[in-house]
Order: sequence, then structure tokens, then C-alpha cells
Amino acid sequence: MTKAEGAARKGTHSGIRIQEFLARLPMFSEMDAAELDRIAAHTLPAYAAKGEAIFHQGDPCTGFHIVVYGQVKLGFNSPHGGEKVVEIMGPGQSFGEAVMFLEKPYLVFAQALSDTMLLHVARHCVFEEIERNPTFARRMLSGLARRLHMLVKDVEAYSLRSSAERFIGYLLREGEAPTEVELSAGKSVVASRLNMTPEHFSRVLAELSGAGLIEVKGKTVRILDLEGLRRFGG
Amino acid sequence: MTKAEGAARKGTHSGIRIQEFLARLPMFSEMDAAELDRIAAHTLPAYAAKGEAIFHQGDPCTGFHIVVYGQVKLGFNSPHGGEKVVEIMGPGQSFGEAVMFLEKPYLVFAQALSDTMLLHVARHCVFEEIERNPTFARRMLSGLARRLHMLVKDVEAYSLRSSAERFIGYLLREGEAPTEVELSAGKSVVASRLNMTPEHFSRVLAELSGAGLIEVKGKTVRILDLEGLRRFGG
DNA sequence: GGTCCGATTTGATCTAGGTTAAACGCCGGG
DNA sequence: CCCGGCGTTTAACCTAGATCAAATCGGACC
Repeated sequence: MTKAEGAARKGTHSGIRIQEFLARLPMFSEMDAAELDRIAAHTLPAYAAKGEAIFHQGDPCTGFHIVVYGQVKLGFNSPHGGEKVVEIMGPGQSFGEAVMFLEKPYLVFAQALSDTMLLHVARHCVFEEIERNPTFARRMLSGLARRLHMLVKDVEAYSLRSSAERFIGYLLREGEAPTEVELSAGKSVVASRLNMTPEHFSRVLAELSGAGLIEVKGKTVRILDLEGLRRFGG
Repeated sequence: MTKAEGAARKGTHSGIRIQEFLARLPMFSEMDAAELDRIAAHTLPAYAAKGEAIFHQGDPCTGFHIVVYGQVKLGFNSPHGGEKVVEIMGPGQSFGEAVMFLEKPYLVFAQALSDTMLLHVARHCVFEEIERNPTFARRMLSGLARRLHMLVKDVEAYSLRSSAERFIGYLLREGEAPTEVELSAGKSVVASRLNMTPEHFSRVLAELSGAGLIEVKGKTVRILDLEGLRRFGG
């Protein structure tokens, strides 16, 4: 069966079944088939080639996005021509929920870092589901709360930690004792995400390598001295 | 009916009627009397003297707080002994909602900046109300979304604006063409909120005064050249 | 009014990190 | 295999803002 045939017959698009994909997200887990169908009925796939914009600062918001595959960066442009990456989103992650609940336009832009497939869930459909499904409402609330939490941690890092400490925080972000970490994007993007220039990020990497704490090869960082890193960076 | 009689009969405390106060908040507007009663039944007044802690980083969260009168600062302590003020909350504002929806402890501390009266709304009661009242859920969602929005704007300011620009942003934050702004707290607290040292904040004030853009007397800032400020700071 | 203490200002330095510029490396296309 | 270009590194320098130290202000309390 070709992709087109599948799509025509039962809501499968582009090689993935929307319902199945949605069901795997925390936000939609616990939903029964009927609920998932309602959401899926207002969900559209979208594709963005590497470098392509998904939305710009100031655009109106018509729903939220979920990354199926590929990678997206969120950020803002400085008046003076630079840009600051706020977040890097990968498969299974969603963005733009918060703006949906305000009447404001996007504060940030979203741009594909590689060829990316997205799902776009319509705003009105989310509102309707909240209306009839308190569990979904609670999921949505804890999603926003989690994001808020992360953002506050970022503010903490930006305000009172050095760049090396922020990088170490990034390295050790995920669970227990990682032995090797793959940078989630090119070094300049990660640098911007961590609020530093690529040059300075490069120096931090060099310094930490020199101290025997890590070893950098391309985008992979091998952790040589976990304790040392912890001692260094909180 | 005297206040005391009211308190004995139906949940009035300490000179304010809880229901009436709650009803004025955006979060609870549109609630009918029965709903408000349910909330009020799990709402307790609390008092904090100037300087007193309301909660600390790491404390578990049992509900959220609303400022009735007085003023509260939210912030975190630096490992190296400093502190960074994240937000200054005044009457009618609430805080701590987000943490309620996570199982995490508080990331920030809350401390009274002056003698303050608070209302504490129990967590379980909020969850129950969400369960049965989609409108309330939506209010809660837009409350969190608004906070997220403000935080992202802060991140934008911290990342790509100078301290003078941040201060101007603070000055012009509220609506249209203010002619005189009262600093929401002592200068050191505002400075920390804006991510600078008191010394540097003082210099910014001096510079802007010198340029004839503002005039500072104590905690009040008179705006002399609105256009000039706008041109300077975005 | 006088005293004291904390809050603010001022001044002199110091420094993390930004800027500029140049060299280098790696990778995809011809 | 060579070329061109971008992403990264290195090096020299510069600047916003921090830090340290001291003077000053202001207002609560006697």
C-alpha cells in the first residue's frame, strides 16, 4: 500500500499513523480511541526543510506543534541583529502550547535545524477537549508547569552561574551518570542556547578538556571525571 | 452583621471576606457562589512579617498563595551566597500555582518585603475544582501561560538587552505613556529583579538622569522624555 | 534635634565574557 | 582528488558590568 492510499483510507499520513503517534505522548496518554480521533481530526502534518521557518516572532498562533522527526530551534532575534536560542526541540516534544492560551502573537520564532516533520494540532480542538475532558486539562496544566519550571531553572542558570557551570548543567541534565553525551545540535546553536558566543563555548570546551574532565570529539562529549564536573558545576 | 459574626457563620476572616476577595481575581471571576464557597472552604489566611519567609527553596508545595496586602519577593539563592529576585508580587497577585502541578519542591523561595497578608488555597481543592469546572481549568491554563510569557520576555531581556534597556523596559512595562512610576520595591530589590547589582543600577539611574530622560526622587521616577526612552530601549 | 543603621551613591579597580580577525578543519559537490 | 564554504578554533584585544571600598543620605527611634 502506498502512502497516498493509506492517507486516503484511514487518517494515516506520510508513513505514520497520527493516532498512534499522539497516543505515545504524555499529553495524550490515557486518552481513549474516540478522544484521540477527535484530536487527530484536527491535526495536520507539516514538513519543514532544514533552515526553513515554522513561524516567526509576531505571527498569530493557530494551534501547537509536535515534532515527529527532525529538530527545531526556538529563539528570538536581537534588535541588533543577533539571535538567542531558547530551546531545541526533538522528536516527541511539543511547543507553542502556551501562546495558544493567550491572545498574543508568538514571542519567539521556530526554525527547523534539519529536515523535520511536524504535527499541527488546531487550537479550537484543544479548547474543546479541555472543555469535556478534565484529565486532558490536567495534563495540559502539568505540561505548562513543567515548561515553566525549566524556564525558571534557565533563569537561575543565566543569573547566577558561570558559562562553564551552565555547560556542565547541560551535560548532566539527563538522569544518572552519563558516560557520553551527544550535543543536541551544532556547537554554535548549543552555545546560544547556553547564552554564550560560539567562541566562548569553544574556550569552555577547551578548558574542561584541559582539566581532564571531558574529551570532545565532534558533537560527542565523553565524560572522564563525573565527580570533578559535579564539584565544578553544582 | 459584624465581621466577627460573619466569620463565625460563613468563612470570613481577619477583616476581609474570602469569597469577595477571591471573586475579584481573574482566576476566580465567573465562579458562582457555590463554587467560590468550595474554594473558600479550603483557603486559609496567613500573615508574614516584613522579612519573614513564606517558603524556602526545596520545601514541598501544598497549594498556592495569593497576596491580599503587602508585598512578596520570589527568588533563589546563589551557591556563592548572593540572591537573585525573580519576581515581586503585590496585592491581588498569586504565586506558586505552577509547582502545584508538578511533584517537585519549590525552586524559589518567597519572602515578605513588608508585613503581608496572604491566602493559601489548598492544592487538592484546586485539582478537584479543575475536575468539575472546565472554565476554571481554562483560567488556570491562561494564568500559567501568562506567567510563561512573562518569563520568556525576561529571558529575552536578560540575554540580549543591556541593563539600561532592561530598566527602561521595566519603566514602560505598564500600559500607555506613564508620566511617573513608583519603583515596586527598594532599589536593591529592583536591581536584583533586573539582574544587576545595586551599584550598577544606581549608575544606570544616574546616567539616564544625566541624559535628561528621567528624574529620580527616592522611589519615584518621573519620566521626562518618553520618546527618548523608547528610542533608547526598544 | 541628635544618633544609628541600613540603603544608596560614588569612585577605583578587576574580570568574565564579548568582539574582531585570522587560521584551520571537515565535508559535500564537482 | 581538489575545491569552496561553513562551522569551529585560536589569539589579541575590549567593554559592560561586577567587586571592593568609602563616603553620604535618610529615616526610624529616642
